[in-house]
Amino acid sequence: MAEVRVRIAPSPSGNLHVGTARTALFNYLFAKKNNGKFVLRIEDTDADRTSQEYIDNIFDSLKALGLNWDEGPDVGGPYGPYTQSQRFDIYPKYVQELLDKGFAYECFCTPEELEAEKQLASENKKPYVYSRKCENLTEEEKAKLRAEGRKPAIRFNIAKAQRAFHKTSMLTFDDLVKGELHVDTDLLGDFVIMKSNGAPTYNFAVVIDDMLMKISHVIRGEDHISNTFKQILIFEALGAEVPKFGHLGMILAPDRSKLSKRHGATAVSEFVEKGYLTDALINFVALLGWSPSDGQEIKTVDEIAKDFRINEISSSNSIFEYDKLNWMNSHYIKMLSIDELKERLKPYLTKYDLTELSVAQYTRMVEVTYEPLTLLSDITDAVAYFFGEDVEIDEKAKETLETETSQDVLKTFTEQSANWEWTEEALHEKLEAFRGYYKEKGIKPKVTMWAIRAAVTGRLCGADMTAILAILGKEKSLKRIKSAMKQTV
RNA sequence: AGCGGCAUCGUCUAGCGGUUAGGAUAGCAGAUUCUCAUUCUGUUGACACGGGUUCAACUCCCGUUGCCGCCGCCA
Repeated sequence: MAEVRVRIAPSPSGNLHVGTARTALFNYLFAKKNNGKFVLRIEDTDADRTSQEYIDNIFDSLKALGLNWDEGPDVGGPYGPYTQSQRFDIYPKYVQELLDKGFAYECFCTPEELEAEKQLASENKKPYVYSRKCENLTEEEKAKLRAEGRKPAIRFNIAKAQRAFHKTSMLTFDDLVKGELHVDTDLLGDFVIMKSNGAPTYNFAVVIDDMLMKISHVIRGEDHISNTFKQILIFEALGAEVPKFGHLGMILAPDRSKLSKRHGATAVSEFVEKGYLTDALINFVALLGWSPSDGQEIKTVDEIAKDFRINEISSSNSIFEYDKLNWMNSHYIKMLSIDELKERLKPYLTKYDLTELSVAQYTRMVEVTYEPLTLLSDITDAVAYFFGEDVEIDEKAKETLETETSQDVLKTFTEQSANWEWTEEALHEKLEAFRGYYKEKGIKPKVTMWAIRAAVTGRLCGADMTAILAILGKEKSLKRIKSAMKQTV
């Protein structure tokens, strides 16, 4: 069997989309599973919409997700270049071949004429198919049109190609994930393969590139199914081997529409900025359409690759819901070591002066705050009270501090704690006794601690109170408590 | 409009003619904890509809409905 070669071919007209990331993942998995090669090709034939910034984003995102490519624009490979705009000189040869074989023809129709055809079709509620009025132009007519200054586009002659290789107008292929797919090619219009400006169109460039790069399996979104029929015909017209195709269901937003900006993040880099771990993101996205045979959903890409069978991918669309992604992200955060956490949390702590804490204090702070995080960025708010001299007191904490009980607790606390040893271990015991003292007076431990918590952190919920006091130190803790007492008197 | 695809708990899915229709997540309830959360335990919840085929259909076939996609000198 020939070598398995798959590719991901993003168009750099935006940052790497999660949908593209999933397509890339399935290609990568398929390559891994079959000891094949994973190729990255940048499809930038439309110069107006592409930018270097997007290309960099695509590279960075793919790398961050761990989807490393064997051949691509940066690493090269035997079938380069891997950037379509650098391949413009190789397409005309194949256009000419099609022209010579009679599978393509020049079309001199103006945009206005084409627009009129479309208009007419929609008025008659008929599907638009190109009229093919340029198919049989004589040399004389062409010369006349050329003399008028008209530059022809090249169209592919579908009927001719179909007739040359198939008995009827029905074209069929066996999709790797969806099974047999067919279409009546008579319903397809002769599409442009080379624009009048000499640039190849997507449908043509893809075929030439896939052919030259010896791509064996094309795995992509199901929005390409109708293109597939056109592309198969070009492969056949060129006498090239037709690759196998596999079409994945789409990823939809919760409202079942296409996942777009208004639903929140769409680019991998946006998810990362929000505090999602790429390991969690890729794991989550793998579960959209694929499911593990052992029921164990938390898996690395390499583990998934071992268990991956393309024909077992679900052929339906799936909805991108944050619930499970969030759960998975918090799960991945918990799997991180404290040392890793300390580093990865730093970007979200820039608004604080980290030098206020010693290394030991910082470590302990991370230890007592990371567990409930859903996003790495949640740390920003979660540790607010560890920094600065004073704290902002929120509404509920304020209410709590205003009670007589709270004021009494704080008063007693300042008196008793004056000679306490201020280590976490010691504080743990002292506080337990302190709670016990109030419990005998009929005050719930919860309420006792709320007073202290409200005074020291300005909130009613947060990390382990003993640890907070220890990290903050005696001086700062008591200062905050005293100020809470003054404010409310 | 036409053509193509898809259809199991809210969501992601397992199931491949005979199952108490399983898991995950979310939800709910309880336990643990100084609080919120975490963690643990329990629990609600689904085969879109109508015809066939068959001793037997979630599973196979047809139709209906719904949803998605495609019909560019965009990719």
